[in-house]
Amino acid sequence: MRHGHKWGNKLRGCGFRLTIGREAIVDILSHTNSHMSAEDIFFALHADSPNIGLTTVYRTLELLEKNGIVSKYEFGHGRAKFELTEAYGNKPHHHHLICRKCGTIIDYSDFMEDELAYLKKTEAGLGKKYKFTIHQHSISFFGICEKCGAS
Amino acid sequence: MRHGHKWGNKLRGCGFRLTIGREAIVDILSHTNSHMSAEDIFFALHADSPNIGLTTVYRTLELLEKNGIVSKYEFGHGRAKFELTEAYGNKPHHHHLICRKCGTIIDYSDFMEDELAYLKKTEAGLGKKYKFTIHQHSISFFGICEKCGAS
DNA sequence: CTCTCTGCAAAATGTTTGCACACTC
DNA sequence: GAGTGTGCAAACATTTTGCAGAGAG
Repeated sequence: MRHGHKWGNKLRGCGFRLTIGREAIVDILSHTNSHMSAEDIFFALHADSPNIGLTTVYRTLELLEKNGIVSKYEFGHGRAKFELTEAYGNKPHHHHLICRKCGTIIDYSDFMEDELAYLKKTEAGLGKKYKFTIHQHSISFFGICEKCGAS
Repeated sequence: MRHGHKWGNKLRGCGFRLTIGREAIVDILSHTNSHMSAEDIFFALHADSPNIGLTTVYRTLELLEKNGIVSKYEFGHGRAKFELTEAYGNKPHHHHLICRKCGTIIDYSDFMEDELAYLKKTEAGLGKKYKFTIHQHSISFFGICEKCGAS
């Protein structure tokens, strides 16, 4: 499997090396459903690979982000969160529901048809009007989750 | 004018005091079109009110955010950015276009009818399905601005 | 006059960087 | 073997906190 990963080929193709650490990090990311911070990943790694430092996690995430393999989100609870991009992960296209109290993040993939119609139109219009090349969009809803109780 | 501000009344109503610093900060925010960081506000303030510390800026912004007077955004260039909420500012409902290279933020208010239709449906559906009380939404497009050149 | 608000300095947090060694290709 | 990648420790930047004094109501 060492040389069969899509992301690995992508990195190699750009002249980067495939290392144990990089594999371990992508592996963690592809086996989780949650949105992990650099520290989360570091600790998850620590059980099996105690010799991978937090620095490497940060450097790897940066590299992966620059190569379109992970997405970085800053939802506002201090630390940035990461997940594999649609192209390299196994989550469907989705957006986020973020609880203002506990910080829980819920992925949702509902209503994507409606969204698509809206986005397509908007992206085209905005790109033209502001001469902006749009690469990505982010739609998030903030509020209070069931557990934290409505107010 | 000291006691006539909507935001001031809101604060007072909640038992908080109206101070020079708080007025100055809201004043700066209501006279700018850009998205300012705490430090930006601190320096903008410094000309007229050199005695207001950065700590106060942070504490005030936190208070204002908790009372729904300002919105805090973390777009990912390190520092958080603030702007008055729709209810207390004078910007129309809008969203953001963020340049990945230079960090420029463009507000846009176009296509709001399409958005409204999509959002209304989605919010209702999500709220119901995930038992989530939605307070706010955020739609952002990321890409490369005209100045930074498309790629 | 009471109690909140503030400035200052110090701490805490998340992230980045320099350097010598380790490992991939 | 050449050159990228890594761990460690230290540097950094932003934001938060403790405390004694200042100011609002």
